[in-house]
Amino acid sequence: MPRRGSEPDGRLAKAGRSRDAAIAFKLAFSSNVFPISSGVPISGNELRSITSKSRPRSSRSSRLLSRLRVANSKSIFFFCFPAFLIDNPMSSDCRKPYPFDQIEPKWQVIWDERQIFHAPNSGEKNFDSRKPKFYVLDMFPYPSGAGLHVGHPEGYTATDIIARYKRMRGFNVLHPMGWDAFGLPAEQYAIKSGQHPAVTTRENVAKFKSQLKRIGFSYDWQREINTTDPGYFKWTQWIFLQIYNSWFNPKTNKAEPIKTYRGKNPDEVRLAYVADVPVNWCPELGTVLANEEVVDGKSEVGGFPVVRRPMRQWMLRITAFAERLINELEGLDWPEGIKLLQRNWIGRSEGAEIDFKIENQDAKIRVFTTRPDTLYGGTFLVLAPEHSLVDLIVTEEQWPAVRAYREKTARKSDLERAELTKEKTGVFTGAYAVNPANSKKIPIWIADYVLLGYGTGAIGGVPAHDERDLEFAKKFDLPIVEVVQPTGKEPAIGFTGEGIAINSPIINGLTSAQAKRKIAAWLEERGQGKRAINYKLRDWLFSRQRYWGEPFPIVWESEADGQHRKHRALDQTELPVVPPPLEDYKPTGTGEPPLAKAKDWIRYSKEAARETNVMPQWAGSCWYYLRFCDPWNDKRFVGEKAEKYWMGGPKPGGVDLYVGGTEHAVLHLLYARFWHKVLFDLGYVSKPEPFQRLVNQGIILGEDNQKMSKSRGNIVNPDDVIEQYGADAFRCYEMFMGPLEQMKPWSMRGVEGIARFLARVWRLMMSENQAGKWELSSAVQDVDLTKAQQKILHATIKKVTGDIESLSFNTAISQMMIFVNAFTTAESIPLSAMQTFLILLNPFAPHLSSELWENVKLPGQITEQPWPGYDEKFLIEDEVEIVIQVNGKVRDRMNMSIQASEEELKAAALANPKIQQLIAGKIVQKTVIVPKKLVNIVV
RNA sequence: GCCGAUGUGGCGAAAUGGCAGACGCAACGGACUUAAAAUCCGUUCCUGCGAAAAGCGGGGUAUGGGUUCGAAUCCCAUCAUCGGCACCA
Repeated sequence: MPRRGSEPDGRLAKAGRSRDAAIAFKLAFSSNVFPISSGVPISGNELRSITSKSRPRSSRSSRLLSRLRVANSKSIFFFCFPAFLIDNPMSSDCRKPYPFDQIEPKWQVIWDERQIFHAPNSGEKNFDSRKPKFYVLDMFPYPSGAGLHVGHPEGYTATDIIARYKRMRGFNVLHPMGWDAFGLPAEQYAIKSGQHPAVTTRENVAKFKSQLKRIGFSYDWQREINTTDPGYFKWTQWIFLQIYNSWFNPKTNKAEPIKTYRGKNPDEVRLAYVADVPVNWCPELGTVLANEEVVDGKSEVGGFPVVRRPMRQWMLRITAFAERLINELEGLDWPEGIKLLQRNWIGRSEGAEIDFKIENQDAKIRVFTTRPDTLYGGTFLVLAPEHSLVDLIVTEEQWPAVRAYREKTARKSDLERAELTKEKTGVFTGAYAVNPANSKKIPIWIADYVLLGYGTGAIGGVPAHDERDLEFAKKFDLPIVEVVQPTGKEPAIGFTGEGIAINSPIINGLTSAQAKRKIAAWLEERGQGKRAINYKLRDWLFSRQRYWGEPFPIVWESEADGQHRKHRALDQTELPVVPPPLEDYKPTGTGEPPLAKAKDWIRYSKEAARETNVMPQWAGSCWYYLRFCDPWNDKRFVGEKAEKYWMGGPKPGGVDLYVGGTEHAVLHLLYARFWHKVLFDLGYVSKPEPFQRLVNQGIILGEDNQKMSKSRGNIVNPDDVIEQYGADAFRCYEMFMGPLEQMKPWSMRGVEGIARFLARVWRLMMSENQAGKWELSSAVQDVDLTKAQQKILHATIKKVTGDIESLSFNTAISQMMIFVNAFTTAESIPLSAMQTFLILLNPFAPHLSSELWENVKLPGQITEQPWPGYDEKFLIEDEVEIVIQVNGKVRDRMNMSIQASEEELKAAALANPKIQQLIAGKIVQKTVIVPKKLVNIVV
């Protein structure tokens, strides 16, 4: 069945008449409750379930319902032919509020053919260097098989309004779209069907693209990119090489080429390195999962158990940039909440590292603490069970217990380990350490509440002033020593706040802050410790045992001993490294990536084999905003000039507005910032940050106020909405629902309301003649505006302009409704006012406003018009209504001249008979006068 | 447990120190129509006095306090919902 708009020709003519029949056909076939071939009559209930997306009483579906009944009773073969072949005799009553089904495809074709939203780069034809640039970007989607849902176009509509608005304001606007197309679903599908992921991806992209085009977005499609395109991932691999070939120089606080490193082994400091790290291994799926793919200790897909297991993995040294990633948030116009989320994720904490001597051993145990001032209260040490020193220090008699505990811990998942919040567990190692502050002998334990991955993997237990240590000490009967005196009345034991140091000879009487500084200096002098900063952020696990991702541009070469292999980067001329074709995408089950099955591909040379891991899905999205600046470049990941222009400007971030969901608040946005900083340090890009202004759109819930999901059956498909109400109504409704950043439920009735508004705009200028054809209304005339019309027009210009700037699209639409309501009753419709109004409406409803612009035979294209300005003088009235309050309560109002002085206002208010009645016999204590607004009389 | 956001009619919301509920939905009434749809007009927070209408009054923005001439808006506490983090030393 041909979808409307899917064929280049003839779609305008065909679309209208058979539409309802087509809907009926589609509904009937899409529903399993309707046995078409058998011709069994259907019940009203079944019909209602077919059409239950809109309530049965809504006009369109009830008409549909009656049509279905008629068809069903009269001739069952109505459903046996493709509906578009049937010339439905009843289609004459198929009245749309306005002919959006003809207007919208028409303008989409015009925009496409004339390429009017193409933004030329400097040096190209039509590039106007006098205009300022504006880069407005959406988070590009993963083109899933399910197609677009109504959540996607929410942010996309917002950015489209901004893009269209900014063009009219005289900016060169970069507004591109692309596909984040590497990823698990296409690969899973390949495993099931044997269909190559590239094929699935191509199909899904085509579907997404046609859906987006149908909404009328003004993307520059010439700049479309796809992360799975070799012409794109060649440069993803190239950037990886830059990272691999760099190190972080702590002296300059920058990434530098590895050749500037003076140490012996550069492999120790590269920003991309190989390490054995514990990963989320899912035996059932036969693959490693990213942290975000693990929910409550189980795989997000399938709910299979996930275990921690050490594996050899590629890592990126993002932790080197932790400090800058925190500090440089400052200059960005991001929601404070998102900045906070990133800061918390990075988790910087200041403190000290302290060395504890082990009794009868040479080794020392280094612990990290944020409270060095509590050192005197340290009555035991705890090591993470996996800590490497455990083997060394554990005593003979404690060995069996320690080994058993370690085994038990290893078997636990992270979830189980965290679950045991109530009962602390642990085992004494038999060894003792010496507290450097008071030289006391303290026992060394191991416990799973100490994590190997944070700090040094060891802590000094200060039970008096740390909840966890207190719990542990109570359970195992360890001594508790108070060393901080609270300033309030609370008991000292269990007090974790700042107070006054006690029982601590060196720092007694000092505040916690002073004590921290003094004890750190004291330790430093004696070589027993130093100030230190720690981060929760870990290095980025960058390899995946999957097929559908970017292969690493790395080979492993045999060493002289024939045993060990050493990684080496490929030369940039050898890019792209394209994944081999595979028959079988299935995971091997051993943790070896599927690429290992491509034996020929792996063999790079006699001595060297290719890396078989692939990059995670984040890789492609880490730099796509850069590629959009210059997507055709085959010499460089982005041309220098193009990058400078589109990513330039006075602020630290390049993209002027970036809109997307909060789900990427941490990972994508952090990873992209990290890559950008590396490229910046190496001199490849001109700004330290990728995204200047960030806005998160809120989630759209189903009509039942629940999250949209297949299982709940409350998913709204944009195609269905556009089919019924048109793309302009869809766009406007998405914006009218409420504030962009807020979570809000969908309502089909609401869409209807917006469709009515757009139809009123249409009928304001168009009327239907005898023959049922739309023609320009005779009411539209070249007449002067009344004073009231002048005022409302300028108020509308002001409000819509301001609201677009602040992304308050819902109230902008409200104001346009007020405008239309006011003009609906007018006898003649002033052309000049409508001309201005159409420009204001254009970013929201581009098809409708373009068509009306053309119908009124206004000069040029609406998209080329300059944005209107407003004149404050039309907004000011001679008289204003002044509210009179008595003790803050409104008692009356009066009209006063705009020029009335405070004294005049006061006198008029006091003279008001109603007010006089109310204040009779009372003494006026005070009057508050707000010019042009109110008078408040206090008695 | 910690951090953050939010809380206003039957519903989506507006107002960010000055007339609470703009605009839209829904409901009800009216006009047009043979009828329906569509369209247009009107009404709709709660409550007291009045037979009713007009009119006059009281209360109301999660709850309880506070600041202010004046609070949905600012401050404190509590509750609820949503999101993030979660033994991070």
